[in-house]
Amino acid sequence: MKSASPQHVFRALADPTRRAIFEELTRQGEQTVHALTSFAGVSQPAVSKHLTVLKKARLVRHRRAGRETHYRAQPEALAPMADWLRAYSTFWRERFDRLEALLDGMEP
Amino acid sequence: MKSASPQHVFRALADPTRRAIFEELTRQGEQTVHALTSFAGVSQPAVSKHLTVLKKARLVRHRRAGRETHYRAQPEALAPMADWLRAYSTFWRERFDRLEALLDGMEP
DNA sequence: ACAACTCATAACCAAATGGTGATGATTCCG
DNA sequence: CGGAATCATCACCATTTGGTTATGAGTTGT
Repeated sequence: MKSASPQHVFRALADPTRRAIFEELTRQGEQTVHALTSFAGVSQPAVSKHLTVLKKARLVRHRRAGRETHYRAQPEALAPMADWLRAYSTFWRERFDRLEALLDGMEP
Repeated sequence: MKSASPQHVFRALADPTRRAIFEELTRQGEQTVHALTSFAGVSQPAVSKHLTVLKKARLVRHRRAGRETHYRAQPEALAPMADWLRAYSTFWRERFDRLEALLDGMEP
């Protein structure tokens, strides 16, 4: 499961429409472009373009079925962003350090 | 410690130069605009504009000291992004659930 | 006092971005 | 078969974005 560059992921999720599409796919599961279009409130070409950007970030996969294309979220692709967060948020890191300590066998 | 909107945070961190500035402030601590300018490789006004964006996302704070302005990272402001990640990454959630479980199990 | 320094803001510009309607390739169905 | 449906791509447009240089306000050291 190769990841896209962090830049692609950060960029892709910076747009609210794109984030909404990704959230919808995460919550509701696989959706056609048609369904996503009526959900997103923008034109079908706009949705297709957003899906292309999400695809480049590997945040979604697609599956052709007849004339429909079904998209589904690929949350593992959030890993680069999660890794970045863990590295640069001391706030966040503390919680992980506690986990590490626990797992390592509670060294005094 | 009120947080900015997730949108502000996502937007602010989508730009690589801005992310680099934030990373630098996190790693090296407080820095003047001058220092950040020589680090970032863009003009001083560009740095100032980036800092304004980061400030609106509450990712940095500033402190005036004479003619210098010192900026420092405010990693707690990453919370909206971290919350979002936790909510929409099943991958991530699993690791968290394991942490929660561990902590809860050792509670008595 | 004044020259140098630090920084924010203004004015401007090219490129990227997010949107649109039009079109065409496929696919499905009556 | 032929019309309707689904979707990607094209051509285009307005706005935003990230950068620049110029400038001005405040601060410091000589």
